Amino acid sequence: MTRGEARSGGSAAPRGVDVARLAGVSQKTVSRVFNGEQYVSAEVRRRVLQAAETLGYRLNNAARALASGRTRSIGVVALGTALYGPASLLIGIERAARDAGYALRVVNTLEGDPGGVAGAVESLLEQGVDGIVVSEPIDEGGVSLSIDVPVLVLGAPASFAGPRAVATGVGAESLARAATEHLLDLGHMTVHHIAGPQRWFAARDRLAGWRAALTARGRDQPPVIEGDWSAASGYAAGLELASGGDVTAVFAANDDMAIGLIRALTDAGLRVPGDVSVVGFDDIPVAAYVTPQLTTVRQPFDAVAQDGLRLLVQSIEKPDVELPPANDPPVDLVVRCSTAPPPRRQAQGRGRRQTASRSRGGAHAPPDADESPSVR
Amino acid sequence: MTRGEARSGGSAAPRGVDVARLAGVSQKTVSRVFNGEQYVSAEVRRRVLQAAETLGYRLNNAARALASGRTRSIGVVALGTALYGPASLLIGIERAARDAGYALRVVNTLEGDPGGVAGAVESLLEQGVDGIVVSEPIDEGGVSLSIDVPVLVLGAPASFAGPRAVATGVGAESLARAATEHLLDLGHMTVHHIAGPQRWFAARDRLAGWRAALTARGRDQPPVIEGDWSAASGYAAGLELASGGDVTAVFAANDDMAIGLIRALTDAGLRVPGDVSVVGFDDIPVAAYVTPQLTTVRQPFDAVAQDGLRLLVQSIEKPDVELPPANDPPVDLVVRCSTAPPPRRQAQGRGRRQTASRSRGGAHAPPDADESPSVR
DNA sequence: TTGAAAGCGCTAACAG
DNA sequence: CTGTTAGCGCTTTCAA
Repeated sequence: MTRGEARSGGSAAPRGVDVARLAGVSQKTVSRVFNGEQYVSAEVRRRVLQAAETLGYRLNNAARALASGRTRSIGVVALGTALYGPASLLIGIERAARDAGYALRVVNTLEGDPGGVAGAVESLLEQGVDGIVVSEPIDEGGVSLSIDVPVLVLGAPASFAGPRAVATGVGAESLARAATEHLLDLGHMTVHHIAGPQRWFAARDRLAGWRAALTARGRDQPPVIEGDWSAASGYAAGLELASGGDVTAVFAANDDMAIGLIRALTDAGLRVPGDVSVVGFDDIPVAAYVTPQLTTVRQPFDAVAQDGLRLLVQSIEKPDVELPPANDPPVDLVVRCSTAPPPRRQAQGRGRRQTASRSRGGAHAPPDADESPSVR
Repeated sequence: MTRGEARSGGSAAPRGVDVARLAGVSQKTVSRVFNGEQYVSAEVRRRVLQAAETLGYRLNNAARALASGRTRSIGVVALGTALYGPASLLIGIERAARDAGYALRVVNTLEGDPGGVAGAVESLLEQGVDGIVVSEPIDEGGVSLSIDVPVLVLGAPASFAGPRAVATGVGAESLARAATEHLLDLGHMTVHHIAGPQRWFAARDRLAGWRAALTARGRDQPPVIEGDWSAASGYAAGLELASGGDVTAVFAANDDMAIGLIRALTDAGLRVPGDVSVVGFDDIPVAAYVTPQLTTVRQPFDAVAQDGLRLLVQSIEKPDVELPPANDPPVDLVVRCSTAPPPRRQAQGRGRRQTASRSRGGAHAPPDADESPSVR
C-alpha cells in the first residue's frame, strides 16, 4: 500500500505536501511557515495555517530530525530516587529545557549498577539527543565517556564526563560551609558532620564545605559519620553521637538524616537545641513543621538548572563561542529552631544577628508562614 | 558537501552502509542484525557486529522512526512537583518503560496552566511517541483530547483522556478507606478528614475512600477541610480543628499535611495520639522518624506503574487483543505511634490486633528499622 | 538466507 | 518572497 492510497483511504496522518496542496503552495513553503522562517507573506502564511488546521496537520519530528541532523531534545541521566534534591533538580531541568525549546528524554540509572551512567548515555545517544545533562551523578570509578554531543554535568566535576563537558555546581559546598559557620557563629567550639554516601559527589561537596569552614577557623575536625541519606542512618548516627558525650553541634548532609538524628538525640535524653544544635540540608517541605523546626540550607535548584541549561544550549547551538562562566548560586540559610548557642560556656553567642530570626518560631506561632526567613 | 565526502573526511557518524561495506554484505543485512531478525547466518552476524564495533556504529533512531512509523518511546505528562507521590510514580514509570524497551519523554504541566495537559499531549504527539501516560492529573474541566495513540491514565478516570484510553487506579480509595477504618477500629466515633486540593483526582479518591468507610459504618461525616498538600495547610487545618474541640481522630490526605497538623495540635496543647489520633498518606521517608512516628498508608507505586505500562505496551503492540483488567493494588497500612484509642469512653478499643505493633515504637528503640510493620 | 529498490516526511542548498 | 531538487539513514516490500 503506497502513501497515496492511504491518503484517499483517509486515515493516515496528513503530511506537509497535503497541506501545501490544499493551500496552493509548495511543500517548502509549508515548511517555512512551521519553522517560523521569515520571507513568507502574511497572506500565504494564513492560508497555510488554515489548511493545516483543517487537515489536523502536525510536524513529523522524526523526519525533521533525520533531515536536519538535530532533534531539539536533551537527554538527562538521573539517579531514579525520590530524594527531594534530585527530584527537584529534575523538575528544574525539565522546565528549563522546555523554556529553551527542547524536549526531554530521561533515563535513570539504578544505583547499584556499575557503568550505569555510560550505559544511559549510550542509549540517549542512540535516541539522537542534541545534548546530555548528567544530574548529580555518583562516582562510578574511571568513567570515560566518548560523547560527541555537549554534556552538562550538574553537581560533579566536568572531568567526570570527558573533555568537552561543561559543569555547574549546585552550590553545595558553600551551603555546607554556611551551615557550619552558622553553628560556629553561635559559639560552638566545633561541629560534627553526618555525611552522605561518599560515592555521591553531592555528599563529598558538603563534606568539603564543612571541612573548609572548620579549617578556616582552626577548629578540630571530629570524625565523620557516613550515612546513606536515610532518616534511619541519621538515627543510627545520632545514637553513636549521643553515646560519645561531647557533641554540641551537628551538621547533617540532608534533612532526612537530620530528622533521624534529632529523634535519636531526643530518645537518648538530649534536648535539641538545648544540648545539641542540628542543621540540615535541603529544606524539605516538612522541615518547618517537625519538632523542633529544622534549621537548614536550601539549594537553588531552579537557578542551577536554568543556568546550566543556558550553557548547554549555547554549546549546542553556538559551539564556537566561548562559554561564559556559570554564576555562583546564592547561599540560602534558613534559620529555625534546631540551633542555639551551646549549653554552658560561650553564652555570649546569644544575641548575635544570625540567631535573631529564631525567635519567630515561638511555640504557638505558625512556623515559617512566609517561607523565607533566610539569612545572608 | 555530500555525505560521501564527509566520510572520507572522517568525522561524520558511520551509517549502516558503511558497516555493510566493511563487512562485505548488504545494508539490509546490517539492518537485520541490529533488529535481531532471524535468517542471518551466525558467520555473517559476527562479521557485521565486528565491523560495527570497529566503526563505532550506532543505529540512527530518527531514520528508523521515519521509516517504520514507530519510535519505541513513551511520553509522560506529569505535574512537575517534587511531592513524594508524583515523583515516586514517575520513577516507577521510567523503570517500567525501560524494562519494556521503551524510551521516555517527559513533559511537565504547570499547575496553574489551563489546558496544560492538552498542550503537553500535543507536544508529545509531535515528538512522535507510541503511547502516552498521563500521571495523576488534575481536573482541568472538559478536556477532550483527540489522541491517535494509546493513552494510560494513572490515578484518574479513563474518560479523562478520551474513548481509547486505559486507566489504572493507584489504589488511593482503598488505602484511604483502610486508614479511616483503622481509626474506627481503634474506637473513634468518627474521623475528620483534611483533604487534598479537590482539583486533583488523587485528592478526590482519598476523600471518597474516607467517606465510604464512614458510610459503611453509619458514622457522621464531619465537614472536610481542604488543604493544598503542604504542611502549612495542614497546620492551618490543625488550628481550626483544635478550636473546634470534639476531634479525636483525623485522616490527612498526605503525610506533609499530617505533620503540619500534628504540629498545630501539639502547639494547641493537645497530645497526639493521647487526645487526637492522626493518620497520614504516602509514608514519606521521614514518617517513621518524626514525633510521634506517623501512622500512614503506603502507595504501591512500582506495582501500579508496572501494571499500567504492561497494559499500555500491549495496546501499542497488539491493539486488537482485549486488555486484561488491571490488578487491584495491595493495601499497605503502616501502623506507628500517631494513632491510639480515643481518650475517654470506648477504652475497649485498646488491645485490638491493629494496635499491636504500636508497642514497637518505645522511646529508645530505633523506629521502624525493618521498614515494614504493615498490617492487613 | 541474502539483496535491490523504493520510499518514510522533512530540511538544505540553490534558483528564480 | 517562493519553488525545485536532492538527499537524511533507515525499514519495507519483493526477488533471488
